[in-house]
Amino acid sequence: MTEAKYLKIARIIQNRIKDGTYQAQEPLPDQEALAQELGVSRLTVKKALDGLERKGLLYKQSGLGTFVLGDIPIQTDHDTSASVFSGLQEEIGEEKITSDIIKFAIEFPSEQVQKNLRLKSSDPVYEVLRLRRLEANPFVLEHTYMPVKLVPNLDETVLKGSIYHYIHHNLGLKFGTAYRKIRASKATAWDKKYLEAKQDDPILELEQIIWLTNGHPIEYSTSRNRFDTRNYVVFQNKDF
Amino acid sequence: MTEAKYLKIARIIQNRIKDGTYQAQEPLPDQEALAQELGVSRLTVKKALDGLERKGLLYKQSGLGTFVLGDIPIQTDHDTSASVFSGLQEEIGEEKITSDIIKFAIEFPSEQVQKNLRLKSSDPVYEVLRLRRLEANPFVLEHTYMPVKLVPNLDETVLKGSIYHYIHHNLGLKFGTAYRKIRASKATAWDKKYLEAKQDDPILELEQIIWLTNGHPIEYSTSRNRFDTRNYVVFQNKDF
DNA sequence: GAGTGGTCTAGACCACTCT
DNA sequence: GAGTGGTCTAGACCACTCG
Repeated sequence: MTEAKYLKIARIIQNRIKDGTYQAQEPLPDQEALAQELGVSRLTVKKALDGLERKGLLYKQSGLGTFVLGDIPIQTDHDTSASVFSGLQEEIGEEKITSDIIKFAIEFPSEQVQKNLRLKSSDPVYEVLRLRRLEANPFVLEHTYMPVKLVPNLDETVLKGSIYHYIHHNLGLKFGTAYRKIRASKATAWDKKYLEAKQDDPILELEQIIWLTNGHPIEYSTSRNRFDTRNYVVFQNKDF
Repeated sequence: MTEAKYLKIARIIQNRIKDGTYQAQEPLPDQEALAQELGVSRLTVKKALDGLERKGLLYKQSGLGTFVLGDIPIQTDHDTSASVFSGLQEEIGEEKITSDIIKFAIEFPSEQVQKNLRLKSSDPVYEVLRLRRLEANPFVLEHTYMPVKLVPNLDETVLKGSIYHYIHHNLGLKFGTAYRKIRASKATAWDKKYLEAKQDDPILELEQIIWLTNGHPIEYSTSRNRFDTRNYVVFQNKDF
């Protein structure tokens, strides 16, 4: 499987934005010129630009041109994209993340879990509660349910590292879709115990369902962070 | 300006999903068949399906077909999409939303606001603090900065209603891009006063910059909700 | 092998913006 | 009018999944 041309083109253009070949607020060469230079059709260039536009690197104005958006002032390294699949280890770095396994069980699913993972009451699920540490400090409390039939042979070795990595590289499955709900909530007893939250520390909670590319729900989980350790970021561009 | 064909096709397909013509987990007709039936090229059908896929209505599997994702169990009417531009009135209903104007001033921007709105220190900005009520109950405290030069003649009449509506329909400007940061935080004196938050009620905060389609930043704002009145939702599908 | 979606092309025409 | 991006077509070939 060779990489699609439009992805290559997108990477080239992205690099040119990063290295300053194309400056913020300045127009790129027009699509036809890029197509000629890069030896592809104009549509392929447009497809690359469409993707970069959705990612927030540039914007287009019909009749005018394509422009580099430039730096986003409120963006920081600290920001977690709310629309990315990579696990914590991939996102922050394998070395920095460790996991305490608080609970690891196989059970029959509750009605809520049945509904969220589209399971029968007789389909077993894993229940995993992990405290994930960032450079040894408590960071996020993850409570995860996964269907056993989709994730065979889960064990403590996997849980100590990255479930995400196991699912992708060992099982060869791909995440396709996610629905995530973000809210603030009060600290529970668990939050106080594991996240070292104080009584009145707000918690930032993310509840999500993740589907594989084949449409099967593979994960229902809740992640809780102390309010002062994380935020989520959403980038929007175009509705369609 | 006539509507693009792929948008019409998308709406047709979306309606068929909604009315049950295409059932959850079931495949749609293949792209060629849809193209024939609807009298467009296959690429136009694909473009429509791509959009519906990004919106989370369906998923495609190369070699297999296009399938309806079906209901999302954790989704509720209450959910606010974190990737939508419409103002509160458009989203929830004009009748239900009222606004108390707590502060409305024209001033020179602080350094932070200069940076976020890409302004010089001599470019005046509006500062608007509004408590927006949902059926008379305090709902969200919005603190907004906008460049005067982009939004002329803002007045209390506009602020009582929808700034969003004014910008779009009266000024003819279009929002293009938004960067939003969501976090939990502790209640401030303002939150207690206006949102009727208790001392230990968490606050769900959204900080954002919005750009017009021409690349100009038009709004820097912060919205605060009491934790029990709102959540934000992010739907993810495909990275590119 | 048959059927599906994914990519890519060349060419055409349209809509928009500025001069 | 000139230059830009947006849409659309017909046709081709590829990659993937299943029998």
